[in-house]
Amino acid sequence: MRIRPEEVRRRFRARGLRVTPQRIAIYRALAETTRHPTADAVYRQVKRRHPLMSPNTVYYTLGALRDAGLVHEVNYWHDGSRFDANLESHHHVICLGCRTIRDVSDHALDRLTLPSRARTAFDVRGHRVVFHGYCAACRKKAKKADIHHHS
Amino acid sequence: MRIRPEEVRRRFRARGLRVTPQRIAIYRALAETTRHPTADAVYRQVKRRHPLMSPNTVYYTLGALRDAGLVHEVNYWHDGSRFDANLESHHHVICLGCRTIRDVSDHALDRLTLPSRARTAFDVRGHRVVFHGYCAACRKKAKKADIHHHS
DNA sequence: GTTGATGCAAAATTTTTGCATGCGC
DNA sequence: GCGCATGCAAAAATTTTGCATCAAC
Repeated sequence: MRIRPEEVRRRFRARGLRVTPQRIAIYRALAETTRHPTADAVYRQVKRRHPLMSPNTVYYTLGALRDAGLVHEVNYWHDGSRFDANLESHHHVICLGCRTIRDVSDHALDRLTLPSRARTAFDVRGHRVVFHGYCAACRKKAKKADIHHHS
Repeated sequence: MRIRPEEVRRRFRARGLRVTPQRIAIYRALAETTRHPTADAVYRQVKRRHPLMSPNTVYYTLGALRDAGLVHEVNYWHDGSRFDANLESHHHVICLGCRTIRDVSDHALDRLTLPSRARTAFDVRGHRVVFHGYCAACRKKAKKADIHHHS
């Protein structure tokens, strides 16, 4: 989906983000695809029109956009592949603060199905639900930091 | 949860995997935690008892265990962080063959909640469902390869 | 004995850090 | 003008590849 630079500018302003040509290019590249690209893929895409763009800027900017809530990081566990020997159907709760993953077992969650249209084209072997938010420890930590900021 | 070497041996045999002390150690390290460790974390853990263990072996073995279906890879997108500018609630279908991610929108999937016990301790900000399986193209490809193998 | 697993080393890949310059505000 | 963003470079971290040796079957 095309998106006009003016609209990007508006969204940046709404979040208090500084507007630069590089950032507009990066955001547009992301907004105009549904392919959930890696940072590196965004870099390669943007570089075609902005040959001087550095990877550094892309990584830095994607982090800034994420922190501002303007884009989502699809896989929170960007620190490498993670493995699990538990083959029982189960789901995950991940804390966005400390990145800890906890298991959740729930039969209702096990019974989800794809909407029927998609189901015929795709051979579904399983699914997993990931809840994200903040654990008690991280909430407490954030509250403490908040108090300090206001004092 | 402790797991006896004999049990590991049995599971390996059932899948036609060669049994070695290193593999037993790697599998046990994974079976005895619910922390969903990275390959590197498994390496560091196992190295404590097997100082000669090489990272290579851990990566190779985890891949072999995964291919044999004995362990799961929690995040399929181990090629780096992936980003998405679409902030509307949506879910994902990922093909284990070509790793393509497609979006799915479905109100029933949007309404899931954590089991109530977990919900009180955790401040849930959202959730996402990921279906995994094989797309039509990859199924066709696999079938073709299969025919060739049998000829 | 054959085949595949292991360990060492080196390379490739991805991401982060340091720092001088420049641009948005 | 101030402060953050940018680009270049180098470093760090993670994962893969090559290869000789060794162990499992």
